[in-house]
Amino acid sequence: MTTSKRIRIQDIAERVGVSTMTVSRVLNQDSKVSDAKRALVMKAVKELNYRPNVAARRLASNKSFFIGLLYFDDLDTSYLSKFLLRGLKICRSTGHHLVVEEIDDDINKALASVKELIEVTQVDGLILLPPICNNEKLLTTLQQANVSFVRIAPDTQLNLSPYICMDDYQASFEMTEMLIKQGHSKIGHIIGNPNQGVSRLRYQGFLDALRSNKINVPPEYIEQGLFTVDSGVEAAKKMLSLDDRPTAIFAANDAMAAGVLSAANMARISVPDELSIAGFDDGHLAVSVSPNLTTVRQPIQQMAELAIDIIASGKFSDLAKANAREFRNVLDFEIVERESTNTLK
Amino acid sequence: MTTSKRIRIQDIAERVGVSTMTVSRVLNQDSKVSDAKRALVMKAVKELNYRPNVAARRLASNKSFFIGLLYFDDLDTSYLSKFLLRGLKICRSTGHHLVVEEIDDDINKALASVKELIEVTQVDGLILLPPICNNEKLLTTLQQANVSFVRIAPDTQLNLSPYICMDDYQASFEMTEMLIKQGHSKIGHIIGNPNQGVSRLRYQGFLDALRSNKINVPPEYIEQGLFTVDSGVEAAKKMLSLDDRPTAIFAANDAMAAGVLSAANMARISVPDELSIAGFDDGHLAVSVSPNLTTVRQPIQQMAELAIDIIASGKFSDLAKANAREFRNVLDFEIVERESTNTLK
DNA sequence: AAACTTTATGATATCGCTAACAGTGTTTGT
DNA sequence: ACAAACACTGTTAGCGATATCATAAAGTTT
Repeated sequence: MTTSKRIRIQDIAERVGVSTMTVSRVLNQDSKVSDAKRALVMKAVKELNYRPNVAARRLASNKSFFIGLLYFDDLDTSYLSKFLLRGLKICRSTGHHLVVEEIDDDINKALASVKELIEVTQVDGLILLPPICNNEKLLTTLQQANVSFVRIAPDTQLNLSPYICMDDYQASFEMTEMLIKQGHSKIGHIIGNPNQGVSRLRYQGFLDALRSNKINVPPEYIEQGLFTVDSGVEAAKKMLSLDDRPTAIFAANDAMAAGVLSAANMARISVPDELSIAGFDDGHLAVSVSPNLTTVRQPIQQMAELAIDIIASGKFSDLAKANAREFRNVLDFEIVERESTNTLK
Repeated sequence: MTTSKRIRIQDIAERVGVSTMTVSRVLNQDSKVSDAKRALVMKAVKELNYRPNVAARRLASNKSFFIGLLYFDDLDTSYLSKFLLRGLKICRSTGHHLVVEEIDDDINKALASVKELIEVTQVDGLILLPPICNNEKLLTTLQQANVSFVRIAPDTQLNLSPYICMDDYQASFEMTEMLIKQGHSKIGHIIGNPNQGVSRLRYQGFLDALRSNKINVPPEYIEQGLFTVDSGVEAAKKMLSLDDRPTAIFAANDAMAAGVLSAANMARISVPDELSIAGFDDGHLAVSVSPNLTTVRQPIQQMAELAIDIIASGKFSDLAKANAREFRNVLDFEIVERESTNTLK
């Protein structure tokens, strides 16, 4: 093995002929370095392929370089793992580390473990995935503990912290319009779990798209689901047994859409010929059922990147800043047309 | 915030009345400490709720406390995320960190990035998930680089390194016997991706179970798949259109089993009444389709724990030891009966 | 032009831990 | 009985970075 001694900040300093502090300043974006020296240092850094020693940096700076990621068991595995994998990658490049913690059902246990996490690892910041990013007790605790946090797709108290989300309402609106353009006018909707705000947004987008196209929705075309496959099956069974059943069903997530598909199969209704189905999320599931689901792609990876960047860059430290416009990030979505929807014949 | 100063090794030393080295020795399982002092130190450690400062430890000891996890894109997300989540948890308790790296299709790029990973992060060891744990070039490179690694479910060169796996052959055998006990004798099998060794093992277990029960398998009941949903659909279509079609199909993983389910639905064959379906893996998918899949549960979490423990404990450093029996771990599986299989009527 | 800022740099002291060596006693070997 | 081996404990010196303070040079004010 080529035991090529690891390059230290000192090696660079010697090569360039400055002190280690100057190098450190350059590396930490500290502005008080002359352009000439900064350039020299940067050049040497590249030439020697210098990588900071995270441990030393952490020890000296008394920052932890840890980022906590809190999620709730409930969350779709594919959502989580996408977020996680991208997050881990980004972290590596910034020298941070992800500390992932599952949040307990029991809020008191959860609070205790989060407090423990904060004390023990001294995280620089936390990322809260939905739906726990809306838990009031948790949010209060974090504020009291004076920890920075970024929330993903929150639906309450939007100026409590920086957040990242996509426009669920608009996505739902556009998906519905797409179905309408395909000739559907009898469109059903399965609402998501009512204790997640996105369910309401998606429902509203659906309704408004129909209204703006002057299409009426009979109440039987709306069912309440729970974001689970089973709830999708149940809802679809009811809708599909109607005398005048819908020609398209838009479920508020992929799991329920998969449920609709199962129900359709059981009822011997062919998809997409007799029934179009649309989902929301574009997780693994969307391409694991056949026909593959038409769905809305959430920009999860991008969310992960942004979330980590916000914390890693230390851009916000005091809460005043945290409310600044730049920390309200609404990302673009994408409608992915696959095989489960089709023009109405 | 209670800014309770973090406890240092020195605080303990002072309280007990020994030097910091003695405390350090106790904490690092170094044997040369008298039982009396060891007990005192341990007591203080508990009372003060001491947690070592990982950064300092890393800096001083020149170990990285990093563990690399290499995976190939191909891998089922749910497999990966289960492994990852448990791995991250275990790591936290040992003070290690996971550095996760996706391996490129192009083996040369992959080797380059692995080398980079090793140099940059100075990992204490690597964990190789299937199928890349069988890649010869990669293995050779790692050996040359003199890095410790543990392989998960490898199927070649078994005494090259410690490994962890389950008995795929036996699991497949038992699953098949279960179907036979349910009264099935016309059982089809969809073989997994031929370039993963487990496919062969599962196929063999299937064949041997039938043979030991004196049941004949017509060649039309065996199809080659690729571990993908689509390949499952294709294989099932063929099998289900036979004049004398099987009453049960055992697919070598859940994705293909989900494919079989889709095909059955398309062909209006009811599951499990007219067709029983069994899968393998027990990932997220198994409970996302309906009916839920009967399948084999892989002890993924346990694999993760063990893998990390082996590396974290530094139990093996030279390759001689690495071949010892204790590093060949075959874990138990579990057959999970759900709704997709039923007694033949 | 004296007095005061501001800006760019360096010297030095840590951060919390462990490696390496240097003692103590205490046991063992011959 | 005296050297050699062993078991236990402490001392000292870093690991590689940053914080903090000090200093020199340049720019501003009055």
